[in-house]
Amino acid sequence: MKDTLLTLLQQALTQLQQEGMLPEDFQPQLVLERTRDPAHGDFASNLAMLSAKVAKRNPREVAQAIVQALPAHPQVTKVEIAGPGFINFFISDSALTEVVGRILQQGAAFGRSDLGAGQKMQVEFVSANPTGPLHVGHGRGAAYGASVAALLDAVGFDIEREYYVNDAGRQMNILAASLWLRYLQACGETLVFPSNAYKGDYVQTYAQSLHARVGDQYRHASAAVFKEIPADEPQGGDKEAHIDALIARAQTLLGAEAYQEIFNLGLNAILQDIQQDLSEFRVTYENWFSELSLSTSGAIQTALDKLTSGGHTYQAEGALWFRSTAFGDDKDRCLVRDNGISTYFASDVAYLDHKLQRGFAKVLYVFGADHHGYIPRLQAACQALGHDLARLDFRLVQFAILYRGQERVQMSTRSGSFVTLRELRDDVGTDAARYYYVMRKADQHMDFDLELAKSQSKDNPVYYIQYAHARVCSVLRKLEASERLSALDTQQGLAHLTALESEYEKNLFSALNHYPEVLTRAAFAYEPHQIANYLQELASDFHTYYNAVKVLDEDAQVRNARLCLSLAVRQVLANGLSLIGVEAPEEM
RNA sequence: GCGCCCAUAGCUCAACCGGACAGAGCAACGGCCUUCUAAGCCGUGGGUUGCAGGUUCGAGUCCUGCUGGGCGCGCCA
Repeated sequence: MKDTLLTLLQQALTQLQQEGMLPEDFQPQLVLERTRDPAHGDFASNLAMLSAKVAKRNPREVAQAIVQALPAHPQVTKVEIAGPGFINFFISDSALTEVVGRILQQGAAFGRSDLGAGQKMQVEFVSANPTGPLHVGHGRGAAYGASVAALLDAVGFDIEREYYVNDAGRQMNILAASLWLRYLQACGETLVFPSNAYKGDYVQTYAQSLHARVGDQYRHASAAVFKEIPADEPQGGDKEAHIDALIARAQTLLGAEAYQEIFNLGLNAILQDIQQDLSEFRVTYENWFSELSLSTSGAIQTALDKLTSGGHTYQAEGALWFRSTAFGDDKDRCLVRDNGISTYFASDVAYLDHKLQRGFAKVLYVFGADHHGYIPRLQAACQALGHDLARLDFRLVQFAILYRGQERVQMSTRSGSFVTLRELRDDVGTDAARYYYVMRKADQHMDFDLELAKSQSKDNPVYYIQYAHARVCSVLRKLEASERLSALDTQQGLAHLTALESEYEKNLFSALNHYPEVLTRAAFAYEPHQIANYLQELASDFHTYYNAVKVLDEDAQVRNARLCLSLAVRQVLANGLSLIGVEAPEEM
């Protein structure tokens, strides 16, 4: 319908240009908007206002001319000029109601499209270090990334979801050392746990199960472990030096093989936990990409060679640098340290190169807001590697600031004081958590009061939407149980939709017509919150309708028409909810 | 100090490419269950869109400068 109207407008525009009212070279972007107010019709165009200046007439005069030049169309019942010069289009009832039949026929496919034309696209999100369980901060990125991926899939992109596993580097060694020290405690050794080690309970849990399995096999006397180790911070030393020395000591005492086993034990246990956690949160991935694999496969070296042969690196102070400032970054970035070890950023460059070589038309990074500083350097690397910058997209997810009532909850993985995603799910449920996370724009700061989410979970808007869905199911059950009312006759219902003329029903037809556009817009803007808002409005329209009008009317034609409309609403609610990972219950 | 993000009703937030009277929910107040689920509906009150300029037919939206908040600025990961 929208396309039809745009064509009509273009024809009118062309005619006015031929008549000389508008210059031949005037090519405004034709805009057709859904109106907010039904009094303004179904669609509105601002073409006359845009043209007023070049036409040297006032907007309403131009609008008059456009309307006169507009070809007639059977489904356009009225065209009005309103306000400062809007052209309002009124669409025929049959054009609005036919959507119901389309929805019932297409089912779960309604709203989906092939605008993405099957192009390969990657969405990388969460990618939290596997050094501990996911916390509520990761939850927002998980819910957002999964929803964006679902949206892009729905508009026809070939989506690959990926989690970048930071399984290399110092943090993982700190985890391994933490695990070993906890294991030693489980063996009965007495020691002071380092201030900079991972203190979470989960480390002790893994350590105890390790001890239960292997006994004292990896045990060393506490005195030997801490012999000549530099002092920890509480003792006036340097906590970083302290933990690094303990890592080195673990490697020496255990030997490479045993150290690796403990390292892998920690990594695998946590990774498995994260995978299960996300899966229960209805967040799944096609790929779990190992950072470690980049160095073992030689990808890092290859990427560095590419940068160097392109003339984008230089040696300074014994280290290898990337001249990212040549591409607008604040400062150049170190790739290989003076001790010969490549930096985390070198892995990032190799990973980026690897991604872009995998044939994705577009690669989307979903970052926590604290990573915004990475964008310029990754964009610099993208260009230096010879890739098209347009293939790279970034979205930042602001933190959810946690409160327990009035008190702000401080979050720190290292200290072990955080609210886990799992706790949140147990508290408020997956549906409410998924919905709550994406109902706000991702770049908007969000306050998340745990007490409120828990104590007032019944007031969570997600139930409002689910309830609308359940209500339709309930009406159907009622019909089936009825001995007096005839069974649903879809054909008859569809044939009498235009008999539904209340404001409530018109609002619903209109809302249902919007859905495909909302989905498209939300997908290309990476904004799942638009789906959440739309569903809230659709549910609201339905609840209003439900309270005002009896669906199970005595008149079979009216009843079947209303049932068809209700079924269409239910279908669209279910389609939208599935995009944001929320279930559509049949009863509540 | 430099950079990125943000500021809308008492609170949490919407507002499609710059459009019509800035909208919801919560909180407050008043109504609606012998009738398809009251996790619902209807009604009332609530605003100088942080401040000051600018761009234009038109600005919450774009530009500049301020104020206030978040985050980032390692040969850490």
